[in-house]
Formats: sequence, C-alpha cells, structure tokens
Amino acid sequence: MVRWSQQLIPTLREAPAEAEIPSHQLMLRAGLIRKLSGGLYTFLPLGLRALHKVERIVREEMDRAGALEVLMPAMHPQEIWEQTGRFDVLKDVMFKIKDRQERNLVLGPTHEEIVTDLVAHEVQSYRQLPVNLYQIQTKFRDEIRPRFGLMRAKEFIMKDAYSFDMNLEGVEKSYQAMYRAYERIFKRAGLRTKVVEADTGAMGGSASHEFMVLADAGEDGIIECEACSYAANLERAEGVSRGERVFADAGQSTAVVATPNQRTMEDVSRFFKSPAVRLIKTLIYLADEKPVAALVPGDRDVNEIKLKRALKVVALVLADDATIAKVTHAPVGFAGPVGLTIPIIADEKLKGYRGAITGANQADAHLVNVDLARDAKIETWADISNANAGDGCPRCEKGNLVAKRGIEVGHVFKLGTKYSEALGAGYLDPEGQRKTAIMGCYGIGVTRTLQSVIEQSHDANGIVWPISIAPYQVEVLPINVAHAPTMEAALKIVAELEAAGFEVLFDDRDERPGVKFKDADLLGLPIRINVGEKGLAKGVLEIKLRHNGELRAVPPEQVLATVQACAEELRTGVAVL
RNA sequence: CGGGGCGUAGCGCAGCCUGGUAGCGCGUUUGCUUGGGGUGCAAAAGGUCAGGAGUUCAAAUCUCCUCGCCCCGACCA
Repeated sequence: MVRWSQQLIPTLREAPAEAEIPSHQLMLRAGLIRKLSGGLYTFLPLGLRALHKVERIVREEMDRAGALEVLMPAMHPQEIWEQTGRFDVLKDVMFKIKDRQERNLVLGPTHEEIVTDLVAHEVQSYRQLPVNLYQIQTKFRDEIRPRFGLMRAKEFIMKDAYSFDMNLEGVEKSYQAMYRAYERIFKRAGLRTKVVEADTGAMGGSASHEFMVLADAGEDGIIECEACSYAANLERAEGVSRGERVFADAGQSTAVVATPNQRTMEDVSRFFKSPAVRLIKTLIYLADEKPVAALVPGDRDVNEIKLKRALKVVALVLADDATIAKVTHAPVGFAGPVGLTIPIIADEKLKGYRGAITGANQADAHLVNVDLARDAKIETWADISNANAGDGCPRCEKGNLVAKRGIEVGHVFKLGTKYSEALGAGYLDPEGQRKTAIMGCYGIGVTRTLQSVIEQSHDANGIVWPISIAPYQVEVLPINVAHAPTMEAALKIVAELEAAGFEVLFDDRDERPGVKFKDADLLGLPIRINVGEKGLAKGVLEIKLRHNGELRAVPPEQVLATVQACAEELRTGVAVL
C-alpha cells in the first residue's frame, strides 16, 4: 500500500514565480517535478509514475506496430555526424564534449546517424527488411531558450523510431503504420491531437506530418481550413490571397514621395492611408553570405523556411544595417525593388501588383504607382510568405483559413536515402544487386506529451488526469485518521481495491480535511474515495470523480464494483475523447 | 545573441528610492486545540539579503563586474 505520509509528494500552495503556463505551474505544485536549473528537471515519484505510463503506452503501440526496441548511446563520436554533413547543421544545438583522449564527442540531439550506422553493419540482405527500430532515450539539445518546464528542455525524453524499407511502397506502409500507431498512442494518453502537414526542417526528406496539441501556450503556429480537412504548420501552410493586386492609380508612372521617418509598414500604411496589402515589403537577406532582396505583400510576414528552400541555400540571415545601406543606398526602412542590382525574389502573391507602394531606396522616401512587372526586375517568383488567417484554402478553395497555436508532440517523416546513403545502409536484393535502404523516422516527445496532457486537462483546482496515465487511479481519503472506525473502513477498501488491481494512493496524513481535499484536487487522481464519520453513520462511503465532481454515496460492499464501473467509464471516455 | 524584468528563510513577497537592529504570509518543528473544503492558540527553528569588488564610520539598500532565473524578440525594412 502506498501511504502518502511515506511518500515524497511536496505539494505547493502557491505556484513558484518561474512558471507561467498552467501545466508547468501544476507540475511543480502537485510535486511532479523540480527544477535543477534552466531546462533541467528532476522527476519526483509521482511525476515519474505518470511518465512511465506514457512510456508504456508508447512501447505497447510501437511493439504492436511491429517496431523493435533498442537503446542507443546518448554520447556519440563527432565524426559520425560529420559523415552525413549534419555536424555543421546542428553544431549549435549539440552539446560538445571531449574525453580524456581529447576525442570529440557530442550528446545526441537525435539518432538518425547512430541507427543508420547500426543498420549499415547489421542488415545485409533484403530478407532482413523491412525493419523498424525504436528507442526511448534522453536527448540533449542546447536550446536557444528552454521554456515552460518540460515543454522545451535541454534534456528530454523522446521516443524515436526509424524504418528501413526497400521501395516506396514499403516506405508508405511503414509511414502509415506509424501514423496509425501515433493516433492510438495519443488517444490512449487522453490527448486530443490535430494532425498537420509539416516542414521537414533539418531532417531533410519529403512528406511529414506533425501531431499537435492545440493550446494557447503552443510554440507552433497552425493554419487550418474551416471548411475542409486541410491543416498545416504555419512554416509550410499555403494560403490563397484574397487581397487586391491592382490599386488606384495603376498604370501611371512611378513617383517619389517624401516620407520622413516612415519606416515600418504601420507608419507607411498610415501615412498613405492605404491598407498594408498595397505596400510591398522589401527585406534584404544574406543568403549563403550573398545579398538578396525578398518581396512580400505588406500585410504578410516572410516565411524564412520557404525562402530558404526557394533560394536553395543553407544559411539565411537578415542583412545587417551596413549591408542594407550598401545595396539600397538608403538607411534601413526605405528599401524597394525598383533599381536594385542584387537578385530579387518575390512572393507569388505579388504577381500582377500594380499601383503599389514600395521603399524608394533613398532616405525618407517611398515610391508610389509601382507596377512590379514593369518597374522591377524579379529574378524568381515563389511562395515565400506566411499564410494569413482569412486566406482562401489551397485545397478546397471555398473555405477560409484560421490560425491556431499548437504543441508539437509527435512528428512522422519520410526521410528518403539521405542517411542510408551517407552511412552505407544498404542490402543485396534478390538479384544480388546492391541497393540503398529508404528511411522514415518517427518521433514522440514523451516528456512533452506528459506535460501537454496537463495543459489540456486541468481546472482551477488542479490537474485532471486521464485514468490511463494518472500516477494512481484511486485516492482513498480518510477524513480523520484519529477516528478508528474511519481508518478501519478506509484500510479495508484500500485492500479490496488493490486486490482488484487498482493503484491506490492512501492519504493517511493527519491533516485537516480541507487540506487533504485541496491536495487531492491538485494531484488530480481520477477517482477519490472519502471515508468519514458522517458517511459511516449512514453506512456509506463517498466516491468522487475528479473530472466532473460527481459524488456517489455507496455502501462499503458496493464500493469496489462502483469504482470498477467508474474506471471502465473513464477508460472508454479516454478512448472517446 | 538583442531587449526587459527579477534574485531577501522551503514557497509567495515587503524592505532598497531617502545607507544604521532583516521583516510579513504560507510552510516547517513542539504542545494544546480542532476534525467534511487550506482550524485556532502558544512557543520555536530557519537568512553568507545570488557572488565578487568598490564607495562609506557603516551597504540588502549606492556604484561597477560576474553568475543565475523568467519574459519578449531574434523577420517586418
């Protein structure tokens, strides 16, 4: 039996100042985690139990999907990262260390290289394929800004799986199997997720989907169609612009207008009393060190991921003031496409722009009546801007797009042969031909998933655990531990519940009832049983459900059956969520 | 990396401006009390005031540096 008094469950009446979002505050207040330092957390017993439950669900579903569990080192020789060229890409996020031989090692931020190396050595024949290896491991990332407790930490637990297939059909099958496994995992964990099309980022590869938990605290922007099923990460979302492209005075020749100190889009928009969409925003970037001008409509943000891809470059940064002055011959704030000698890439939403307003490439001046095709030399047209809420849906055309925030808890990729080729993961086919394996990779942020559950399932009083990952399913709460009949009845029901397979937390603390009730709500175990004198006098115990506050008074001999029924309902409820 | 805020008891905070005895609430310990939503009374423990340097007769308080934590940004030309 687990007695509260023998446990380490340091609940906090007030939230530590370091925590901003509800899930982070509650994890600290309920005694689930404690911070060692920024982005580094200790799991206390209660938090660890919940974490283990998430891991168990993940493991069961991965196994069910046919993936094989392995455990790879957290520490890797640097050379293996150099072999795929990813050392350069990821060196800023990798923790780099040396051993006593001065050998360069890194703490793994992910494991594509490691698993591919393994497969390169151990898989020789088509008979061994397909194979899907997964692990649940601590990953290390030197995040620019650790945030929100477990949401973005320097050290976090991730489940990652890697599939190796012989052909595209096989890849598709592996991908679908993981996609379905993820749906099951998050559903079982009591999470409502939204699947969105995603960018593949530093991974490389083609298709990818992210599993998002919708939440205000989410770090990712999500765009979805209100009419059809289209949903995508803002990083990749396409929007069909419904803005005008031909404005008043179109056709007239350009003219310079003095605009002293009108630098921002807001300033200029107000100055000309024109909507931002009429303005053309000109940003000077250094793309692989070379200056390039990027043009987007004034009411939109440049999407650097799209821009990077369109330009086919690795490094993309905004140009410094000196460079801007050099290429535009004007101080920052007055750049425009007309007369620029550097390459210009324009957002396709600008196609056909006439009568637009741009910077004039001279101090305190803008250019009006700009006809982009007539007046500027556009080298490339591409989608390089963010979709906006209110844009048309790129799929169904009818629907409007809406913007939301999400927490990325899972991500599935089709990787292709980038890693298998670099590290020699291949096989001999039935004809004896040497072939390269095609990979997919599939990640779940396990610690992040745990916190996301709380972010999505809590109320003013505390956590509301889904029964599937609650640290314990039942809390038995004797109102007065000094009252012998109370304790007798409480212990009896604890024993019955445990014999029936329930995990029970017994709050045996000699505390006032109010304190114990508050703590029970804070901890958020799904089923609570109050045992007190008043109830006993009437021959009943009380069963209280955390998620809806429902209270049932039942005779002791019916408690077990009632709890079983409640638990069953909660389990189904989780599945239905 | 840029900007902002904060660092005083386990947690939440006041004191700092205007230098002179380190405080409040919660929590903790002990005793009594109470016993169905953070009980009441009493006593007590607990602080290198983040660290260092400086100014001063005297520094939590003023100055400088360092470290840590939190927030925003790292694109809007």
